[in-house]
Amino acid sequence: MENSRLPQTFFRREAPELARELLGCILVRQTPAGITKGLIVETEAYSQEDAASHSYKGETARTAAMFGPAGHAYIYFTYGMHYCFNVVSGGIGHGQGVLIRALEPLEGIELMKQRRHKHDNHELCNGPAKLVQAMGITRADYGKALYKGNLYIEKSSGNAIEIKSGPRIGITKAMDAPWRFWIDGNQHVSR
DNA sequence: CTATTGATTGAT
DNA sequence: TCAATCAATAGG
Repeated sequence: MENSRLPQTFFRREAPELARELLGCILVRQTPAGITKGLIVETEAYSQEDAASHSYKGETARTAAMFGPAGHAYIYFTYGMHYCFNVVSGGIGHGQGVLIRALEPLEGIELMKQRRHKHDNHELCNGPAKLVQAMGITRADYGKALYKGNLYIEKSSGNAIEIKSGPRIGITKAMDAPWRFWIDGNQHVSR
């Protein structure tokens, strides 16, 4: 039985706000091999006016999903070996999204360990390309809607969390923008 | 700290 | 066609 899946309307807001709202929500992946769930503990916002964003120079074949409707998946391949997962935010044509940087594993942990070839819980989802691997997300999920289908997000449990923010990681431009958000004190944040 | 690895992009 | 860049990770 499925808990409350977030509807498309939830994602229709500006990236920094959505990045905050997604903290404490649960990313869910259903596959024939089993279900995996993780609490979202770290995010980063990217917008079109932002020099560090893939959408900064306008829409390209690679970034098309960022300019599409909110609540869909933008997945990019980088460094010749890693995929990362974003949730598209804002309106159609806006070119923005929220990078999911880290999860706290909740369910399907054995499956995550198999996919990651790791046995330490803290090494399963504490980085953007790591959680993609642990959740079994692939290029085939590019552009897919998260408000339907087998990859989706459940609403926050409502537990009180303290949110911190700071500069984003791994970028070489707009390093002053404090658009990385994380749950204070959570042990699964990437660093 | 370094090596890895190849798609994407914009300039020749 | 070519070269630079890259929202990262694993292993010393």
